[in-house]
Amino acid sequence: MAQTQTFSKNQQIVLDIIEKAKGPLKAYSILFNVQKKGINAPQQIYRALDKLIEAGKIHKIESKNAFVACKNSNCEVSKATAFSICESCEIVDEISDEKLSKYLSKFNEKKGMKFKRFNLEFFGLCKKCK
Amino acid sequence: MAQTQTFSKNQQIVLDIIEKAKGPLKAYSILFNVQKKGINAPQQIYRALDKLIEAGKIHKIESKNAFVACKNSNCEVSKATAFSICESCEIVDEISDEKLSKYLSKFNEKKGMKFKRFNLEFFGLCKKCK
DNA sequence: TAACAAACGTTATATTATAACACTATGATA
DNA sequence: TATCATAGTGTTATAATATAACGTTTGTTA
Ligand SMILES: [Zn+2]
Ligand SMILES: [Zn+2]
Ligand SMILES: [Zn+2]
Ligand SMILES: [Zn+2]
Repeated sequence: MAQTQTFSKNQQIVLDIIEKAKGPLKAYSILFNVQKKGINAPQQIYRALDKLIEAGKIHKIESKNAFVACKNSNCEVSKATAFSICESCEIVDEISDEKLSKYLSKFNEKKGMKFKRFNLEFFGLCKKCK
Repeated sequence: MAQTQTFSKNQQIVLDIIEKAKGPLKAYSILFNVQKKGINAPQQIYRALDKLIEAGKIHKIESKNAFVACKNSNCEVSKATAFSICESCEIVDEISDEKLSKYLSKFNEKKGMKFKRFNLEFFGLCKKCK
């Protein structure tokens, strides 16, 4: 329900950088980019990243240890994420497909496990790299 | 098509350990477990892991940086993987659901990207932890 | 204002993964 | 058989990613 949320100074700095970026950013690359703003240590980045993920403003691309801004104004606090990743140019795009999202959210295993969250990563070649 | 493949000494050692394990194993935990067998360096582990993944015998759980044996005798060389992960006890199970697999393999984005591979990770609480 | 929670800054360290180089075994091929 | 390519090995070093722990500061709320 995309509620407006206010972030702290460091959180906002990190969010701004990720939102401006064209692609996924790695934690240490964010760090190097904000040292002029007085952020000096990985902890400060990782703490901000944690909060932003929790808030659904960014997502972690697990296969790349990198972070992207959420395209969907908050992704229900990151409970259902899907990405397409080009294996050549490494461009990442968040997939917003209502049907896919519903299908996966409803999916349940035989084993009696109730899922609260999923993350899906598709790999291939983008138009340009094909 | 699960073709029988022969592995080198180190590859076999690593595969054996992962197959015997009850849950996902981390690279360095594998390393500590095979030092008696003459494997001394991370490189040796990571090289074996790479080959085993390529062969579809094991999978990497990206959200945990850990490795599990393939349950489905080879997963078409790891092109379509899905896992359920308990957020409490961290147990991981490979999901073998023909319908899910077909659905995702057929899924294509609007953007004109053709997918070759996907990895899906579900999170929740298992029966025991519920 | 007192109390508490959240955020901050900092140093140190743990964990995960790769680079680089020299050596060995194997099998194909000319 | 010589030689060549390929895959695997062993080793040292280092890069990249992430967290622990501690004390201070700031912001909220009672
Ligand atoms: Zn999102
Ligand atoms: Zn591309
Ligand atoms: Zn498998
Ligand atoms: Zn559990």
